[in-house]
Amino acid sequence: MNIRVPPSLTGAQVRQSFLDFFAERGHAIVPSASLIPADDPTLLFTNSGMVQFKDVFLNTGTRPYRRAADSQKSMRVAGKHNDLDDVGRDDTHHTFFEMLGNWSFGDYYKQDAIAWAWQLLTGVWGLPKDRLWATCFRDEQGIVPEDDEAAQCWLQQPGFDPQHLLFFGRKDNFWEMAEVGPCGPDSEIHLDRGAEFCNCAAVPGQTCGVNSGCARYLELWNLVFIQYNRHSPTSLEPLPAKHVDTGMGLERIVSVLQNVNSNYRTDLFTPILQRIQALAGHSVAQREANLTPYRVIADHARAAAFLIADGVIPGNTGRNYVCRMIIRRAHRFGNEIGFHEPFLARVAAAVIAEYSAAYPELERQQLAIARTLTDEEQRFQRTVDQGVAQLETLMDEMQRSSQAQLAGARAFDLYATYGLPLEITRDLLRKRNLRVDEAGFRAALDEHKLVSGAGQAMGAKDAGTAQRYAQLLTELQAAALLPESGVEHDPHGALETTETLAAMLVNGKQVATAGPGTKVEVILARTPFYVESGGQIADIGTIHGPDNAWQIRIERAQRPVGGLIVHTGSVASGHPRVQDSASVRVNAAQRAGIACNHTATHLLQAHLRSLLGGHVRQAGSLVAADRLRFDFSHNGGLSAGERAEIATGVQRSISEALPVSISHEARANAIASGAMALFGEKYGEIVRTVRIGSAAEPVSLELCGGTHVTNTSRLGAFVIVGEGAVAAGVRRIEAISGPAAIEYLQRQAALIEQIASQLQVPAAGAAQKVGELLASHSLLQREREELKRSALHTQLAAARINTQTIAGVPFLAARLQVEDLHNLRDAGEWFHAAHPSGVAVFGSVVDGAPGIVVAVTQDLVDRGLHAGKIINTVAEVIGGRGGGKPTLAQAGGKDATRLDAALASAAALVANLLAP
RNA sequence: GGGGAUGUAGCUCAGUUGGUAGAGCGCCGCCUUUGCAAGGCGGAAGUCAGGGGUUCGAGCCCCCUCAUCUCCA
Repeated sequence: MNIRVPPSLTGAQVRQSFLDFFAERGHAIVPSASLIPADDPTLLFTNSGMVQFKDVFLNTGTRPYRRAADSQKSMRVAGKHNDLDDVGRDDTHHTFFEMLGNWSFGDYYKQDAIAWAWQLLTGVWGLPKDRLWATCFRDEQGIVPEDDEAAQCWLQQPGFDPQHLLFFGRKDNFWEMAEVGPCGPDSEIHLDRGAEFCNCAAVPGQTCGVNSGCARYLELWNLVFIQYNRHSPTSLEPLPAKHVDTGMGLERIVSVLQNVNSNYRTDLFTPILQRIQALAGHSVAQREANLTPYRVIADHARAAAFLIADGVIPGNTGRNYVCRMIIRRAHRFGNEIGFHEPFLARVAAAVIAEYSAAYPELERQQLAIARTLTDEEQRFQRTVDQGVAQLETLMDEMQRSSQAQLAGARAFDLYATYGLPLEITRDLLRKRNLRVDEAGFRAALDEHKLVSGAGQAMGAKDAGTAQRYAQLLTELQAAALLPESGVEHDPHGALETTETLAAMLVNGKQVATAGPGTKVEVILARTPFYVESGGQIADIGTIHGPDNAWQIRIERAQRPVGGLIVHTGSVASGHPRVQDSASVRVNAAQRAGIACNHTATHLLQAHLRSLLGGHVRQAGSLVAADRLRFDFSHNGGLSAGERAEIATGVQRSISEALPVSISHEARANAIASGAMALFGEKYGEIVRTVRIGSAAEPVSLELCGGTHVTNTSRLGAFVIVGEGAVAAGVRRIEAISGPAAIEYLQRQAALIEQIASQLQVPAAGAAQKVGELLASHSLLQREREELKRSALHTQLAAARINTQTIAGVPFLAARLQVEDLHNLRDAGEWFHAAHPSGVAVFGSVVDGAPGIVVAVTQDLVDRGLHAGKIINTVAEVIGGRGGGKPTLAQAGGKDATRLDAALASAAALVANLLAP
């Protein structure tokens, strides 16, 4: 059957027509948020359209619009319905996908949402009305009211078949954000694609229908109606402002509209598949014969390109790890169809070409994408090579001992420790007619998961704390202690203001007053304190009462939830009281240092990019008053020359006294004019830009909410104090600027002066002088060693007069003067040089402790002597123990006064041992 | 956050139940050769990642830290 649709609607057109449709209905068209969730440390990736609006639903944030539509970049890699391992094996699973959505924030509700969905699907896109089904919520537990409202809306749609209205329970048709919080019923739209799409003919007794799991019935669109706030499993409270949150997977709707049976046969994917085919030099038949590798590579190359564009670098933790796994999996499947060199960058080029119109960040980051992919593929190749070498030795052993099966635990060890994927292990074994115990491998993997998972999952933040602050915010707003929009925040205005102490917390509990020494959290209706953000640390400062009656020293300012700012500090004197008038003062010196370092950070990034290339991107940053730390993506260390060039570049920008100007403009304009945006940072519609240099050709242009100096000349100096690696592909530069840098330079100069004066040379000659001293030092040391050795030789020569002959064997026991017991061993060797057959027992006292060495030549060892045994008997005399090889043994003891006695005892012992 | 592996000369790596730190490549010098490639002889080069402990004695055993690789979440 063919679903009749307007011909040749491309994927891009579907996306655009969705946005146009809702724009015509008064929706703000919002750009996709980053794949890195801005304010949600519990979430690895943005996995649906609602992530960027979560704060609106939680009532901790607002937007200048009440209805919006977007196409949201989303990633799902691990979860109930999606496993990385499934992606590419069928036609529907993806890692990266696009989610179309329209939103109402307390504006329109079910009536409009359902009517528009119906109009778009049937009117604009021409889907047949008799093939569409709708589901609504009916609580199987009979507790939450049935969603009659939505059901009635459906029945009113022109041409909607009342028989196609179905009810489902909590699993399918009730949406909850978490255990508590906003929730509500949802309504899904399903499409019956026709009997030929059925994939459960083989399942006995199967009745195909909506939610039956049959591919014939496709869920197209989910309309969520947020109308309750859940306080507990049993308590549900209606929300005053009801919201609409809808989601429709772009790949799926395009596959329907282009009437193909696979997402990979839509034009969202065909250009990528064709690129792979061209690179592989395959025919169409070869491509069709290798569908799984093609789908894996296409999906993963697309996902990786988007991830990298959003600033995710392959690594070994968190989202970085996911990025790596995706790249490596794609590369591995590439090997299967004949790619042996890095090739993903060229596949990604097709992704960039196809998607840049909708997602311009891809084009902006194309250098970074290509370079990151290729680097990671090369790294993977090295890892595999090392793992294969390990496997080769294992296989040799197996063949020597005629083993046909590699233990699962060994295969897992190769995987977990050396990163060699099971598939490669399996293939190499097969080439030698061997196999691997895959069940054993999986058992070991499960075991490993258990052991690893025992630790606390990364990034799991205490949700309870956020909840408590949200509660506090609501209370303070209700009591009119804080404005409706939350704490007013102006870190760019005056550093001193007068406020009223709105609330105070001690140990998380509200208090009316607090005494000296108490650690408190202070809340004001307005604050000039900069809140820790974008790497810039929070301000410090003071808050004090009228006539200095009390004083609180503030160490930090944080935003635990949107709308609330908490100043953390301790009471320095007096008894501050809630409702007291308060003078708020930000520490100006600290702020000035921060401003220097923040402007310096922007300059540093600009010069890094211009010297090293566009792939350099911020991967982390710390701006403090006394230093700055800048992490960025770059492979390989910086040469001394590069380091110097960057430092002089920044210094030049300082000398040029460039103006630093702040302006506010529409986000789209700012990005279009090339402003650097920080990844994972959330920006409003109007963004603040920091421009260094002229308006036409700025040295640096970044979106940034931080504090800066007004002119680069204020920095005075800039010094790189450290450079190193923080992770594979990420470098870190530590630097200082402003007064701290000048002070640093002066200290360095003073230090050099001091060194030069100690060396009694001019500063310029210090380095050469040190070189000379080092050379002469090592010469002296060598000479000293020589002297020691010759002194020892002399001692030994003198001692050798006392050499006895015991049972025909030369024997010498002597006390020598050495600085290190090791020298006694040298003496032993010299003795042997003079007596190719003989026994030497040398003793000495070093640092008050006696030590003995016994040396026996090999021929005497053959006759039954053993230096280790001799020495243990001898060492008893000095209260010690020892041991060693048959030819050489060493012992230490405690009683230095008995050393001579010990040496004297050796002769009798050896005589005894040599006696027949 | 947790599990595993690795860290020894400039590079790649050996190093036995704990007993005087090694090889290959590279480097320097000399020899051989018309020259090159190569060969011969000799030489320099080490905080055995760092710190602590056990021991008469630690590259090796134990604890901690750091770095790199890797897997799981």
